[in-house]
Amino acid sequence: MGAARTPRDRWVEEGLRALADGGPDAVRIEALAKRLGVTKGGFYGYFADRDSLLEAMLDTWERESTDDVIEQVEREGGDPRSKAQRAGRLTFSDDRLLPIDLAVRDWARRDEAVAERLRRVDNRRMDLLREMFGTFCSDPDEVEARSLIAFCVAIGHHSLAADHRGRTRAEVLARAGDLVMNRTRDHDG
Amino acid sequence: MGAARTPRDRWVEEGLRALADGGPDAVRIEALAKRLGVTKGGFYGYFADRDSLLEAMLDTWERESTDDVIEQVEREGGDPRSKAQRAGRLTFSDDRLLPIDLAVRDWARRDEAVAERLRRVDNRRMDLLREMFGTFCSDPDEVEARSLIAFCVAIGHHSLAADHRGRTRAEVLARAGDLVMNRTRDHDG
DNA sequence: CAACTGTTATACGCTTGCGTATAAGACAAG
DNA sequence: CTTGTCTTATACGCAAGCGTATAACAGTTG
Repeated sequence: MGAARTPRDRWVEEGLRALADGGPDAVRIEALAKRLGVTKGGFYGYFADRDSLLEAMLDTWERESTDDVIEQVEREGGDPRSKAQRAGRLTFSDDRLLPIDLAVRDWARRDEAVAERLRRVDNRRMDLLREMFGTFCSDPDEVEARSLIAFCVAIGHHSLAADHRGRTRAEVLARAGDLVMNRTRDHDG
Repeated sequence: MGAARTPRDRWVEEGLRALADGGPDAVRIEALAKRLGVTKGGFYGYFADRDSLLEAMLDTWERESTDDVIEQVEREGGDPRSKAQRAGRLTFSDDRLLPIDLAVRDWARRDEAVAERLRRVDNRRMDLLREMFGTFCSDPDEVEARSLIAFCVAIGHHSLAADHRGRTRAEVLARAGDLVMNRTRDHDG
């Protein structure tokens, strides 16, 4: 039995890198093979065709973005606030997962099956945010609104190109985080 | 002098539609020609090559997204709040401009020249938000944070796939708008 | 070492898309 | 109606990229 120099997982991994760098159109089999130092010869032993690789990539991304992150967060425990913050860091501050996430988000606008996967992932992430805001906010409508704001800032600031008049993005984000996290005395004071 | 059935602007317009639908990779000259009911024969009379069309598309988008919108907003006048809201509607509720905006935003992550254009556009939009929040918020750091939040929600909610437990997206957005617009008594009360 | 099995390289046909060259067509001017 | 000019159609060469077929290769097993 000949040993596989380039197992199935490496094609998926390199495919995800290409997706992050250039979107789904950049996932080209011959280009991946070149980066892996082989030809496309072995590819079709693992995958029926290019679409089959894209499916496998999405499977991997969905698992890493939900089960893997949530398992890690639950294992370390803590209050809802630190759990949500840790989950956010694991996905949106990760050099590997963040660019994939942004690419999938754009992809989902053009592919209904991808949109459905993203919906599952985002719903699980929103649950963490709802739990967190629920600890200090009694109005469920406001919990939902704050969760939406937090999520939109977390993903949206990466596609916002504006400057901040001498401030760094991190500084403005920190202040924005304070605003979203603090209870407003209008509703709960 | 033969009359042009397919003037330069129509190529740009159809290119922007393709960009909105499928990203920059979907802007294919022969595909545009097919949609315009001609062949690519006339294309190279207006543009040196494909990149030249992409440049022209970005020129048009940048002008329509800034000068055209701001001119229209200033012409109708009003207080900063209604001006910012009108500008937001003109760009982010426009069936034509919104998908182009989202596509350009993704494109900018991979092309530095596009990122530079987007930076110019976003800076002008942020100026409108700063002006608005400045009318009822004295702390410039907080003005910046609220402007960031408002912008991120405006663009980010389009790529958020989550549901809202019986609420519509519009309802949650309305409540989020209230939260961002209302002064917090912590700082100004 | 010999045979077997799974992996990879190479070569092929096919399609799509870019950019060019050239011919055909349309319209205005004279 | 003829000429000239601008626009469009058609045909070509070229390069990528997909999927297939076949041959070479490398371990494993006996």
